Amino acid sequence: MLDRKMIRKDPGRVREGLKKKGVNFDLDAFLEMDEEMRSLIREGEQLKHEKNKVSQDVAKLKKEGKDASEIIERMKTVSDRIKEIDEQIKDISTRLDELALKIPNIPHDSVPLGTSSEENVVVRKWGEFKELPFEPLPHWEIAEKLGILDLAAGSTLSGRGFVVYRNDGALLTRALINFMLDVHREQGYEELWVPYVVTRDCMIGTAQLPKLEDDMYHIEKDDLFLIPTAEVPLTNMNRGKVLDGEALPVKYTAFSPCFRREAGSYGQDTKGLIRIHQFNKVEMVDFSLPEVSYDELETLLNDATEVLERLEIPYRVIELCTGDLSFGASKCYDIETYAPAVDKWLEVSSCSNFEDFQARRANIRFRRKKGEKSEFVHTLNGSGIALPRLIATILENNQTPTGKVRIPRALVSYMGGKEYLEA
RNA sequence: GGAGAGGUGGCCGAGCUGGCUUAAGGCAUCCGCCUGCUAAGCGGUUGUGGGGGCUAAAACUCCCACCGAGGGUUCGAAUCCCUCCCUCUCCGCCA
Repeated sequence: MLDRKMIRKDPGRVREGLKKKGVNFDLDAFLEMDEEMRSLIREGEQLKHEKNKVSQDVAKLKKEGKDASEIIERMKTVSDRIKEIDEQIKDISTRLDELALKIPNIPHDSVPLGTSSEENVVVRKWGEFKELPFEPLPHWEIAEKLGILDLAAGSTLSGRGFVVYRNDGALLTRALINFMLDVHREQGYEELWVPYVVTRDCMIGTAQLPKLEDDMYHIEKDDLFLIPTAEVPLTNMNRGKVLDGEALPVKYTAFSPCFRREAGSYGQDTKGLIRIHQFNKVEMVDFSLPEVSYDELETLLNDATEVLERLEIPYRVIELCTGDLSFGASKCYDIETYAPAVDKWLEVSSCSNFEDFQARRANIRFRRKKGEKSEFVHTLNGSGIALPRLIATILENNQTPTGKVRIPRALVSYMGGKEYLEA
């Protein structure tokens, strides 16, 4: 959510942001409604002021045993008018709030201009993918051969897009989660274990709602949502709180499964682990002082890439252009690894700065010093790292001609000393 | 799920037979005074959101709203009525 006063004062900036993100929004209608509401507020408050004054007079008169019926009669119409105005304000304010939730965050000035992912910029590369001296198998074939993935069982249990990991596949998942959480603890994140269903307010707070409702699994009976990422519970941990400025940055990490309906992507990436409805991910969230949040974004990005480097997995970092930025983000880096058999770069992490956009929605503040005014924090988050695509990369890049898969050295101790996945 | 108790300002806690409460009192906070220093004592200060005025912007100032949330009764609601939410205690069910 953007600052209402800022929108009023500097609509040009908002308009430019909308244009950069390629979002259609009738800002003029919004501003008109806003003006209408404020004029109603002015009128209503004037009448309330009168009401308050006269009420005291009535009390005085009654106390003195005098008659106040004339004033009372007159105030009846004033009260009715107040009620009328309040109703109008409420109506217009609800509509205004709904609209305000649909205004996207403004991209940071440093973000490259562009209208689609075509114009994203590669900012960094690490390591090199060695070309395999044989025709690589796609990860789902390797996995089925090794008996570590059971796609059929997944669809029997839950339908297409759900998978079952078996044996060393399950162990590999567990190992990766433990490894990543250990890395992030070292980096100074507090590890949390969070609920996987959250309230509507949480989803609005981190800006998944209202825009992405169709993409979310919704439990109607309780109006709860399955989380699409641990970002939601982690960021909402501090919803409605005023944090101690001296304690910032506050950093959390957690593992969670992530649930996404992937509405509108039917037919894409249907095979293997690339796009599934429930996947595992370790997430990092950072509550930062506004003036250093872009430094924190770089730190967060490095905290994510460190996981890949320790696993000896080459990657590249993409800076998203304005048109490819998500609704709430001001700036965002994607981290991608390459899978040779599917011949695709796979997004395994996304690290974003939301500035105060989520903080306003979720009302997360901080105070620099006692007695000072509270300000909104900046929130950032990044995956560190999403598992299925990482597993796909490991399987496809580390496969051997004999059908085995080499386990990254850093993971061996987490795999009970095992150095290879083999049938 | 059932029964009971309760939700008041940063915290504790009165008010709850509707109008001298524009929320008492205490603690804490910050400022000042006072004592070699500290403690104690004395005086003052202290929230959030919104609208307007003055500003380059603030400071400042005026006003409105906020006693869990939402509705209702009334000229007037923390106080009366209804609905919902949450917390605590007990019971039931359950890994």
